[in-house]
Amino acid sequence: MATLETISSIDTAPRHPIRLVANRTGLTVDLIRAWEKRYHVVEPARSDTKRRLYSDYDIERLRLIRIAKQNGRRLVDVAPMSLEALRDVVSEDSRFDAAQDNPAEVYRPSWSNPLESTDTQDAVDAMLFAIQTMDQHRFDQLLQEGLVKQALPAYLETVIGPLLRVIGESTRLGKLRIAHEHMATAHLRTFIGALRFRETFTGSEPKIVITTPTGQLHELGALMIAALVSVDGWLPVYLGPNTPADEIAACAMQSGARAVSLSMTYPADDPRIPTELTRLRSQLDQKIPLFVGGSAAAHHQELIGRLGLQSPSSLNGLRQLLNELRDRGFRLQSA
Amino acid sequence: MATLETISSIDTAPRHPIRLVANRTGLTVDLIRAWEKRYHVVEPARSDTKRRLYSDYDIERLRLIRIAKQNGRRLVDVAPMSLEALRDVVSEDSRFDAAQDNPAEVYRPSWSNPLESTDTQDAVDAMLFAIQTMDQHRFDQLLQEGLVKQALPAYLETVIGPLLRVIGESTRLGKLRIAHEHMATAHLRTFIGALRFRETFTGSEPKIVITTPTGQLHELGALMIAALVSVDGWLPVYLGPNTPADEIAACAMQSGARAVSLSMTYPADDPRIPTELTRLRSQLDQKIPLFVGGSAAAHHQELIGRLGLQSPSSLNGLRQLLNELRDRGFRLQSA
DNA sequence: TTTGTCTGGACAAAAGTGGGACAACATTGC
DNA sequence: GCAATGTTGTCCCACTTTTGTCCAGACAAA
Repeated sequence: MATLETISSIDTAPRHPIRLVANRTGLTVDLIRAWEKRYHVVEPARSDTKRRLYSDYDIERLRLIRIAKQNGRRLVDVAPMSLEALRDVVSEDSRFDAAQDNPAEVYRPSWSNPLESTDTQDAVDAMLFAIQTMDQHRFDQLLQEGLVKQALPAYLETVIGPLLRVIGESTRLGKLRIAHEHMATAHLRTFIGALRFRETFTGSEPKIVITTPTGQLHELGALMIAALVSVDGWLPVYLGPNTPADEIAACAMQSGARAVSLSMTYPADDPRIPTELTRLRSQLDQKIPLFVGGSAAAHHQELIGRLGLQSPSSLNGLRQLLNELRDRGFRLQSA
Repeated sequence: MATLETISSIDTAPRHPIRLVANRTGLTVDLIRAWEKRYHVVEPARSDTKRRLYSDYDIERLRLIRIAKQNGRRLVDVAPMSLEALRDVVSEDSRFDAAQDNPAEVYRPSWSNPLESTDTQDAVDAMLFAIQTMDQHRFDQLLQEGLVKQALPAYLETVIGPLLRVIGESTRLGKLRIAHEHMATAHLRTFIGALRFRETFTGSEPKIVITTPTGQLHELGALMIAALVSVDGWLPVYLGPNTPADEIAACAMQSGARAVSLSMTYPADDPRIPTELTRLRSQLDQKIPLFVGGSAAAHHQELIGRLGLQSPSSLNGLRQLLNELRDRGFRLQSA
């Protein structure tokens, strides 16, 4: 599957006629020429008979400029930008549009190993392809298949995590449309959400409250944790994203939870994070450990240390800590 | 990637056109100018042709002021405030008035009959009790049980719809904590999301794109529709909430959808709604009908009429329209 | 021959600007 | 409780700038 390579390097060899460029970018032929005439948006090479010949690089530029325009940028401003600058601008815009209110945005799971065997790499590629072609059925099929091949924790770590990262990255680079990303995210929300119901619960499992703090709208990380811990004999009390500290504490108290886990990804430097974490730690019984994970956790090392929070660096690390806690709990209970 | 640094210290370099500011803040262009004219809320720099150029700092100010207004502050009061003062005010407000910060806010599914037999009333009550006691397991049990007793469309209309309404209402009145509502919403998201996979698809079903427009963050209504139409032999292409018009159109085109359905609930008067609907209608093939539902649809009657959109008043109405459309399609295909 | 592309220019639509009007609603003073 | 007043979102106008589309005539490709 070529997708992953084409993401990294873009061919600068000129070969595409203007018509094809128009088709691919969604611009009209006239418009492409007008932009060139007025702002030198792209300066394509020419054939020996003066026909314009565009490279993949040019096409990518035009595509990005079109998106930038949709985001409210003026042509005059974006026209002279380099490809890199354009990418930054576009991703910044779509992120901020979303930052205030788009739950289904670029998601970057931090706690998942970078190492990816070719096997799982293939699986991720195949899923990405299904997403690109809007083949929901195929996507679901692949997700289910993978679940058969591996145990849930390994699956989450080696396939779902990397998949989320690739989707986020591809969207940022413009390789996936927002529509594709939305579809994939919505589908994954359903899929991961259902995972924890594969386990049967006796009612005697220790409970763990799982959510994301105020301002953190991406719930897939938290949802993955809910699925993960249910495998290890915990009963997740899942609250969805964006829960205020007070509410988390109240919920932990009412449900008699033994632990609380928060997932934080974006925005990493939300000023509310320190406030919320401090508040939550102080309202929560000292015996209840508070786990913090997700890429944004790295930005708050000092705070995490000071408040005495636990911040495992991988899903596996979290599992181990929880297993210890659970067993310790059993000893205490039976003693 | 420069983004992470630039986020923390807000850039005061002026560069953004007013249109982009409107996109990012959710305010209308007119309103931004009006605020400037009257209260000097922001005083953007100007280009050499007198166009306004806003800095990140300005945008952040406007964003905060918008939130402060939502919280009930008066423009006159917040307009002269510094960024820091604004932040304080906003976080202060959101602490007290928790409903504000909460995306899973008062949800009022419009298309569902107000009539509730005592039977279904009991079911809803039982579920509400499970939510109040944070008994997720029981809640899930009740949801599943109900599904056995009734056909899916009836179940959605008589139980799930009313349940959503009651949850929203109870939260607003303070009878349910936000934590309860979050838990219930997250659970329902998983439950309803999984419903459409109860059907088996042959791949020959006509497709329908289902989502909510930009600014509309509540997806449960849309998700219900996805489940509903899959019963009637449609293949839902579900995009999650908050999808821009362009993306919806692109998706409809790529997937070859025969219809598009949007769900709108809150906020009902988002200024982006008319723009997005108009845009979508014009980008979409005229042969593809565009269905609009949800409580917010009532606020846009005139627009809906003018654009020739379909706005069934109940889930059943939608079903009928879709059935007609599907059958008509079959005749055309076989003819 | 027919279709598509090229250049250069003309034209029109869209979007931005300042100013003001107005209706809906909330607040205040009596 | 009611009228006066203040607040605020939206819309309209006349005008400028920016941007998209169209045309004509020449040439190239299929």
